[in-house]
Amino acid sequence: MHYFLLKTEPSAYSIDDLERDEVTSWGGVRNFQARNLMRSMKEGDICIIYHSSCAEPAAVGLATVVKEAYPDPLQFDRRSQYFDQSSKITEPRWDAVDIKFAGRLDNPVTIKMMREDEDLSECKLLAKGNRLSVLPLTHTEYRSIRLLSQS
DNA sequence: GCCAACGTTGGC
DNA sequence: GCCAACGTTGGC
Repeated sequence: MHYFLLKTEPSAYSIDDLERDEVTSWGGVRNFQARNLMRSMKEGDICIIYHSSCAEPAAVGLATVVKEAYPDPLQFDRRSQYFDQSSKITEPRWDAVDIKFAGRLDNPVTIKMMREDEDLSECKLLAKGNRLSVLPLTHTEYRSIRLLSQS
């Protein structure tokens, strides 16, 4: 069992959207490091959904991986903002996974709360200059975020 | 809106 | 393979 954090801009796709859709294709990730992390995801792995670039950046919900990495269809869709001209059908560059809504956190866990928590001091989300939209969490980090959401 | 940090591109 | 230029991310 592995844990991940997935960033999303709520103005583009929020936890409300995920709750409504229940299952969604998590695509549009255009960073090799993030892609490689997605390729490592296994069915049943747990993801924390995080709202970024918004009024209150925070972890807000949970999801589970229900389908492992497959070629992201958006890379071949000319009308999509995620279209990638240099990606070939025979050799796709980008992957998506399917995730399923698994609940909201009792309370949002803001980035400020996370910065104040010692157990999260090594969390990649908080690292200087971090820009990864998919990042791994240790079990301890996952548990700490869950605990913070209950306070 | 600012700006630091980072990844990618492309000329050489 | 280097590195400057550029675009993007994302907290503040």
